[in-house]
Amino acid sequence: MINKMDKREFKNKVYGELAKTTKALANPHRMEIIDLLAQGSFPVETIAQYTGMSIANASQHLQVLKSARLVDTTRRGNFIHYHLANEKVFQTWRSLRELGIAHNAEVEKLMNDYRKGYHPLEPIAADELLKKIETGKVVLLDVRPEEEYARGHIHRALSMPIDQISKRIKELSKDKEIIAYCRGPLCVYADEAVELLTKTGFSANRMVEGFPDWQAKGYPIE
Amino acid sequence: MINKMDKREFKNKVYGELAKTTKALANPHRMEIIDLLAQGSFPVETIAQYTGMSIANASQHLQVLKSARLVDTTRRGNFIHYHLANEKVFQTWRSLRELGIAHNAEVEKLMNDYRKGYHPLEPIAADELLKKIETGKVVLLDVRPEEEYARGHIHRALSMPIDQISKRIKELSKDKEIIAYCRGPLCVYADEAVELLTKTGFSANRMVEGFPDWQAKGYPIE
DNA sequence: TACCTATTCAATAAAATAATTGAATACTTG
DNA sequence: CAAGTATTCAATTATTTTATTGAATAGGTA
Repeated sequence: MINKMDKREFKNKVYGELAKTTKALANPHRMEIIDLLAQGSFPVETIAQYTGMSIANASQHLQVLKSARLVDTTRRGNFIHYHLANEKVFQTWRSLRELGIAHNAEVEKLMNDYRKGYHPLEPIAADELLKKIETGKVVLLDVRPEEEYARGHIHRALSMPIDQISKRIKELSKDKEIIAYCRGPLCVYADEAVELLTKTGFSANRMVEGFPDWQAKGYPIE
Repeated sequence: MINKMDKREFKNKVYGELAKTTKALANPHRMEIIDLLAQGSFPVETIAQYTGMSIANASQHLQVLKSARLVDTTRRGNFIHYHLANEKVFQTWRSLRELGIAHNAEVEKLMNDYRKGYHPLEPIAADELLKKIETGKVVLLDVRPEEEYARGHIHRALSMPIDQISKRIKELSKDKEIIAYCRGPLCVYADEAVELLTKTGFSANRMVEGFPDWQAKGYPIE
């Protein structure tokens, strides 16, 4: 029962602080960074390249995320690697992503239109895929960069990074349906893979979600 | 396989749209509004009063939320009532709230300091309370405005709005421990109630969460 | 220790967001 | 249909956020 803070002042401060954390998330570049960091840790240069930003700009956005404690750093040799501060950050990003997709008709339209530029199929959801795997008639293809596959991947998935598929396509059999997956629903590597595969006569489709989502659902990984 | 959109352009647009939705949330006033609307629907004037804003200002913020499709309106007689667009909005708000509390030391400190101005007890969590209820030695007190109690409340809770407690305190028995709850972890009615009750010799504490959180957990309601 | 390179900082200009006020609008109700 | 009232709009100013550039820093490596 010490000195009572004014009620309005208390609320202004609390909601103000909560808004600060949310503001750190509320930027297109920073959202793309969070989405990338859901795969693991990366140095500034990689992040800048992948998101199409200048290094200084990427660094600045990373500082914003860091001071909001959403990401953290680890030094490895000459490089500083950024990674999500913890699981809760990823959960919240998922929540915002789902909310955005559900509430913003424009997002859904963009996703559909873009995908249809590559293949006409409706992507398959993680839980459907899980059932399908049990039938044994599916091959899972992880088309992310090799290094990300190495950090963790779906149980029994084959690694075939998007920029190697055309060369290595003969390794695949046409007897089974191929399901490609990548980083997440906003990642387009899997769509590019599906286009390449169907063009070559394979029966292929993509999974909506990515590896981090699969993992978050508690489905089998390696 | 129609006209392919440029990959970078696609990403800029998608993350841009997602950020728009998030930006609609990323404001102290709007967060407080969302938190209030988690209780049900309210007209602009009530929202303005509760959040300490001018009506015009509140209306403006409500428009922002509405065009992001986070809230929706229903007309009742002369009044336009605002309510959350759906469950997902509340889920996302919870996610952001938890993230903020966990990552922003300032928020936790504010909450602790404020609470200690009223009573020294650590509030009890919903799941602990659920267990305690089974022992039968607890009385639950809903200290929100009567109308909100009427819309829905915890199973067997008594309604005693904060501004009536001092008059009606004799209705309560000192044989049982009293647990007060209100709108949520950032709502302070329950703290005020606990202060009043302990001063009068009752054994009382607050629940951390509020009714909407209790409901979201699937615990028994009426 | 000195160099090298990844990363951050600082300063500026441009763009977006917020609060405030008073006027305008759009319903309902009588 | 008229009147009254809840709500929204519009315009202005203040504040915050963002991109860009080049310089500074800091840590590892030789």
